[in-house]
Amino acid sequence: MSGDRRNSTRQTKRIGVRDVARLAAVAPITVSRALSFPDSVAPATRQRIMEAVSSLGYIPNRVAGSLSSNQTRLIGAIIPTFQSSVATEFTGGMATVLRSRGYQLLLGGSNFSVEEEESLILEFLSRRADGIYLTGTTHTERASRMLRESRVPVVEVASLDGEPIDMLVGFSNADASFAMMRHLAGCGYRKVAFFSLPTKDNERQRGRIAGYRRGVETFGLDPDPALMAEVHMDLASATRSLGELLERRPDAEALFCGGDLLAIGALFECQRRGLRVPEDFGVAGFDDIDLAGFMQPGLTTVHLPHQMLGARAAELLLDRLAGKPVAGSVVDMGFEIVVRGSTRKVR
Amino acid sequence: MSGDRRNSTRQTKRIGVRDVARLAAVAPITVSRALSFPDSVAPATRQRIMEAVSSLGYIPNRVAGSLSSNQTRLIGAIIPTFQSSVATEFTGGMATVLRSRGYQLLLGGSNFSVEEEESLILEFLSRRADGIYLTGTTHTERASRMLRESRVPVVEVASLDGEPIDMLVGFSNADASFAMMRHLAGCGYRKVAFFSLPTKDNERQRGRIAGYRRGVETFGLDPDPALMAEVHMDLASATRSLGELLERRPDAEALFCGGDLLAIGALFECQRRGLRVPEDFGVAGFDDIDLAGFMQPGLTTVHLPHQMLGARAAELLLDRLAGKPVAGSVVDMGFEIVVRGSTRKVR
DNA sequence: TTGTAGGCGTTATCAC
DNA sequence: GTGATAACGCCTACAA
Repeated sequence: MSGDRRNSTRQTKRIGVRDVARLAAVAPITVSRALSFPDSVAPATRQRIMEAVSSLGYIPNRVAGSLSSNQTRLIGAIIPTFQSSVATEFTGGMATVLRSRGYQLLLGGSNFSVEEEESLILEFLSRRADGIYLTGTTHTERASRMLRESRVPVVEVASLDGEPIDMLVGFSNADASFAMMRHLAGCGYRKVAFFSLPTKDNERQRGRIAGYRRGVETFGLDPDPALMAEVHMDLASATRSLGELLERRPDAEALFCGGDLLAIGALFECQRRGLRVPEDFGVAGFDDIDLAGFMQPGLTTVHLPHQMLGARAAELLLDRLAGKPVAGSVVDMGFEIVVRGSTRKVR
Repeated sequence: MSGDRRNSTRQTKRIGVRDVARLAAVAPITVSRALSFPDSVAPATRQRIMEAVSSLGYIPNRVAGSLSSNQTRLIGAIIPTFQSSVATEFTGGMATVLRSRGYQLLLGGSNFSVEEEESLILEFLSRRADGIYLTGTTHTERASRMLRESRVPVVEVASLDGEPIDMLVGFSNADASFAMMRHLAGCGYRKVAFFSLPTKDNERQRGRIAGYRRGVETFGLDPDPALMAEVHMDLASATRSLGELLERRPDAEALFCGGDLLAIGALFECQRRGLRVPEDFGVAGFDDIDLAGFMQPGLTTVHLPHQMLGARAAELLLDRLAGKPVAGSVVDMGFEIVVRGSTRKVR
């Protein structure tokens, strides 16, 4: 009972435009028009066609349509990981906009590797995606070249200072990070630690680190490199790294993380160890994921409009595809410092 | 500088198989073979072709290939929402398996609506996805009919007792829920509340409710309907609903939720109100998302292997597509009660 | 191992 | 407003 689905070459012939056309007594092209541009066909004709379509259960073949029209209405998106609510909020924002305009989302995860990213890009180009979304501005040389040569619209979501292949939506990671350091310094914390995600091929994290360093310098904080660590993006690594940090520097007063998940993991670990937050130890994150506002205490963090970022990225792509002149190819979405209970009151 | 990308019909002619074939001095079909089945071409020929491919920067057109071969290597997946780590863990599991076998993921969100699901299904069929993944067994009649008639392999992830369109991967929601009730009763809780997600078109949630009811009856617990509520899937709704519950039934002793996110929201709200968990109030969830194990206290919950579920679903689909005889079309992945600190010790 | 011929199911183009 | 014709770029089928 499971043998022949789609395996055998011969399958009961599918209904095609010609079948619909025959039943409606028109030419195939008219059926095509009736479905794509209803107004370009006389109402009576259109109705006959629609009846034929539904009575035959005709499902247009977009593969053929795409080949012929040279557009797939497919947008390829590459996110670093599926395990992050940042990526999925973003993706949700994209998907919503795309669907409302008749586009579909082709999604792949690169596992933070530019090599895997390259192979996904090749895949998407091969499928002739009408547009491509990438996270960050760091790519393999070959990937960048292929994208440029293909002339496919590309949006990257990244730091504003990156050099975009085509269009760019984002904010300044360094400035955001620096702004948080200003807040932490204002709270009176002098020994502020920093957890970043792995920085390999990730210029966004490096921007956040740069902002941290600038803050340390500007506000005269403790510059000990032992206060810094690179942490994998999961709760277990975050809790472990907090333990290690407190062993190296038991006198650390606060921790700023280049991602909310790390901060949340650290916060839980503080609670487990009986460290009071923010009295004994301050914690701050980056991203403002949903959860951040619900923690007890709430997590002080850098707020970013992830879903809107996704929506905006999709809109840029679609406007470009619709031939609308795109105002600027770099869009600054800004950021905001959200102060909650995980850091002390400003003095 | 942004005018003509993909808009004009005429674009500088793309490199095609024929160009590669000419340069390598073979017939187009040989190029095709060299790329799809390298072993079917003589090594020397193959090398010439590969050199031609890379020197021309040839990117095969899979749209044309799909039309011709009648397979797209695309799997369409519909998840209810992008805002849930359950869905995204699952999706990540699928994506990984798919990619390793040369397939790509077409992803859409239905917003828990069977109507939106139907329109996505139509879209995916139109794009001739080789297989389709759906959440749950509740669909519109038209959607089910289209799927059956299309003869596309379908996997649903759902309760085992549902009636699958084709293949099914899952576990018994009712049994899992009942098992948790046994645990809660064992802890000595008598007045156990239940928060479910909206039950409309969601037979999984209804299964969980059924398990709860069976537990209430079997273990002689308080059957007051005021202990039950339907809650939207976000933290804000969960905290609000906990407040309302405690107003209706200030004597409630524990809360079981049909989703971890609800339980986590409730747990935070307990902390905010100074209710001690589990001494004053027990909380249990369903799903065992990553976060559940890191909460303070840890969340007692029903563990489900989401990522593996996704991987398994993908494998079923791909095995079917590869013509491998699929053992059974219903796969029970089981569940497990994970006891953590949010419920009292069993007496 | 390699090649020839033809078609996959649409839509662009140009004519009426 | 509607239609005839010719692609779109590859792959299946069959042949050599």
